[in-house]
Amino acid sequence: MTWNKTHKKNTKERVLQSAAQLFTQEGYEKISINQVMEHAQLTRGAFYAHFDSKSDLYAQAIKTAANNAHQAISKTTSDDIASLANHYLSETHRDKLLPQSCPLACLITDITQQDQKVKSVYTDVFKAFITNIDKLTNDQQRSFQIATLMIGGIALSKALEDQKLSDSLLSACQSAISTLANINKPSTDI
Amino acid sequence: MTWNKTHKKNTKERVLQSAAQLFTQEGYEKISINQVMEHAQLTRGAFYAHFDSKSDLYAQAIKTAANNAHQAISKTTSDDIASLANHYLSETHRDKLLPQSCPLACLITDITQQDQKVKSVYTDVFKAFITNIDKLTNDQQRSFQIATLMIGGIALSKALEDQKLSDSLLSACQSAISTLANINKPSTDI
DNA sequence: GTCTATACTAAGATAGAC
DNA sequence: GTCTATCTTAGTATAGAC
Repeated sequence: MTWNKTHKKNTKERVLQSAAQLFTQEGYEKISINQVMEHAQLTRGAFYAHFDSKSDLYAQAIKTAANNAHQAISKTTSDDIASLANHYLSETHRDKLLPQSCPLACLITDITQQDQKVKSVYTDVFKAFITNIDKLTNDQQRSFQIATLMIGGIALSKALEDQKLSDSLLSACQSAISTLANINKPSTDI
Repeated sequence: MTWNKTHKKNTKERVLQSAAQLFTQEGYEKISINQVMEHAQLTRGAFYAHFDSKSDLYAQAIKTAANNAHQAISKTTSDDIASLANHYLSETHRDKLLPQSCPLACLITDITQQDQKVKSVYTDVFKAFITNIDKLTNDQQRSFQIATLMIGGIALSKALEDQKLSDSLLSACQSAISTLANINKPSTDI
């Protein structure tokens, strides 16, 4: 790859990292192209050399954010479902202190209002999320249930103002996941 | 009450109903004051006779939307938790076909980005939601778990583009709620 | 590829007539 | 209390220099 191409790719990656972080924290509408570019230490005008539109950036940024979140949680957790859920449903994750929060949780509602392309990326990210849980449960229905408790639990806990309430919710979700994971599957074995 | 006061109250109520519906369907940023007023068959200028700001309207509209949703589901469901969950986690609710969708689900992410007052209303609505479930479960932790599966389930199912996937998710959540509701509580009885 | 400058649009909020 | 008209801000997107 020529120097120019490498340079362009690096710049684009920097913009994507900025966008991933800002969008997951603040949502699509609250963040302007200007903010993203400034965060990446560029000016507004340079934006359209890399992306077609704000929406285009959003779609790509969601993928980036998902990769970041996946890598972050992969490092800390072992290979059982309870441990995964406990790390995901943590107060740190709720309080935005993690540099890389999960876009599935932070952007649930946002997505409903976006165009097809964005929805499609979100759906793909969710499928990948389910696939990972499936490896631990070997039961797709359980995986859906656990995923909903994880994603919904963090999303709700972020929205609630009452911290005690929010804490109780997080721990209730952790407990539900343990419970569900330990129930024997209905006799689908052959 | 004088005619003027009654008239004003009616007008405000009409605006609130419009706002409740539009905001729950499209979110805070996607809906302008203009759209709300036009939907209520008024003009923009009349807005500030009733509300301090768009954010003020939003806070009050969430309460209105919650009342509507509560009344709607109260009519259709009986007094057991599985029936409630099945009505809530329905394809109709997901597909926006209900005139009155649940703001807790439709606006989860939206809320995180709003001011204190809005968050506070959302938290109150959530508490009322939990209280209602509590009447059926008599177990607060179970209620949190079930609420998360309901709210998170609808929110996720709305965001997913793949209908088959979304259908499976809804039914998985219904099933999880039945399972959790039927497990004997840990020995907290005296 | 990145910059500065600018066109264009939308929306929140206010003023003043009726 | 509701209207029309207007102010102001902010943000997407484009044009053109380097």
